[in-house]
Amino acid sequence: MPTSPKRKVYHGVLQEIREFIEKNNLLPGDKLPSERDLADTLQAGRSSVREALRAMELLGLIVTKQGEGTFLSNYRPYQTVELLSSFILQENSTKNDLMLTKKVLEKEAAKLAFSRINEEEVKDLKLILANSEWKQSEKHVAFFTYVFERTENLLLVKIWQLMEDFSRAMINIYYKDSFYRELIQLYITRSYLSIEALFEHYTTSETDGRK
Amino acid sequence: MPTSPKRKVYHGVLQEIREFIEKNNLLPGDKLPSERDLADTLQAGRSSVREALRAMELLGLIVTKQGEGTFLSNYRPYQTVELLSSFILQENSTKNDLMLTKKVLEKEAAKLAFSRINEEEVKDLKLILANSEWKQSEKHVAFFTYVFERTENLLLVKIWQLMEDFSRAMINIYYKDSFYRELIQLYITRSYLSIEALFEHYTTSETDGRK
DNA sequence: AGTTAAAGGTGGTCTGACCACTATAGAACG
DNA sequence: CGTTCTATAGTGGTCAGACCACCTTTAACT
Repeated sequence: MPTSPKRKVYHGVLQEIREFIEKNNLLPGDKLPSERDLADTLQAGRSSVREALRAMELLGLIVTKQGEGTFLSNYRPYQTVELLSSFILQENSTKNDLMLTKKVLEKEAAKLAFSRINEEEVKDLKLILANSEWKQSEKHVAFFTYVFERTENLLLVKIWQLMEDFSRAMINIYYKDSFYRELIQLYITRSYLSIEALFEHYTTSETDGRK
Repeated sequence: MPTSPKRKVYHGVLQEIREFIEKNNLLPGDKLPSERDLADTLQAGRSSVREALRAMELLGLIVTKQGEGTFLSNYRPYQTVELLSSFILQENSTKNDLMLTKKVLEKEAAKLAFSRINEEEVKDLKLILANSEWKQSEKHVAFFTYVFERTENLLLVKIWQLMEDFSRAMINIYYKDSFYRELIQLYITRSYLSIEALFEHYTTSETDGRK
């Protein structure tokens, strides 16, 4: 029996839209034809067109505004990463994996922020720690949220936030109080190389396989 | 005027499916409820359910077989990558975020694998490098896939794979040939502390993503 | 018991019908 | 003339129902 490919309609629609964008040289912000137009032009049902568009929207390739239309968007993988990560996180993470991965990200963020953080911002970090209104776990989140923002790496921020959200559902993870103070101290004394050691010192536990 | 969030139905369906998977502890290969069942259970139209499923399919999270059903898949985002690569506008900021995040993960994996890797496995790494059938970029993937498996941290593996797939859609990233050799050497000589320096040395300034 | 045909379940697709929202043309007003 | 308001048309959002193609299961037949 000849196994014809038999691609689904929405795949074809996807391809057509792609070609349309290329042919008309559409740029982010430009408007796509309406769903009804596309369905008519491509000789497909509107529902099939929508399946393709919805998938594109979920990936962040387009944005839709009710009553206005569908617009090409400036693609960034962050949205996709966020979506996929949410599945990855729920499906296979053990507590240990999660804690260790989170630690790794926090450590690297601390190092990346090193060269980008100034005295004024170090003061902000101190203020976070001094805020007695917050619980320890809240301080941890606020502290590292600030640090991660300094890395100027939106992708890193997104991944960490997801893991933070997820881990909070299972357990509150934070370091000893002195840890944060010492990290600030390293920022002040410009001791980049000690950051790695600081993390190792405060987190060597059963989760870390290294000997 | 109260601006209600007004999330679209297919977003809700997506979340419900995610929760269903978690609650029932579904594993790759397991069957999801039929589209009609889902529509009925979630009180949504079948077309809305399909929009969510189609998006998941495009992401490679599920596979659908006509006449049989919808099944949870072992996440392999190749299809996504292929699709996205034709839409992606290569933004430098995005690329930099990706490359840096990937590097961080690879470095930490290399360190985590340190204590878990034995002589036999070091030999395997050498074999990967020696395989002349592969392109450099393929060697990179094979090499680090092996390293990541040694970390015994499934979450780390998944996140790295995600980064790897995305970066591959934009640009092939790998290190100089000598980098891999030197890393192996560090495994042999048990020089844990030099791993960090090795990565810093080979990845300072611009990243080399040559073909 | 083995084979075959019918029935039911599932995804794939289309159509038509509403709804909610937005932009716009044209009427009404000052 | 210009402004404001309003009816209308266009757009995405959603649903229900109807087929089709395909697969599995069941039942009937030999």
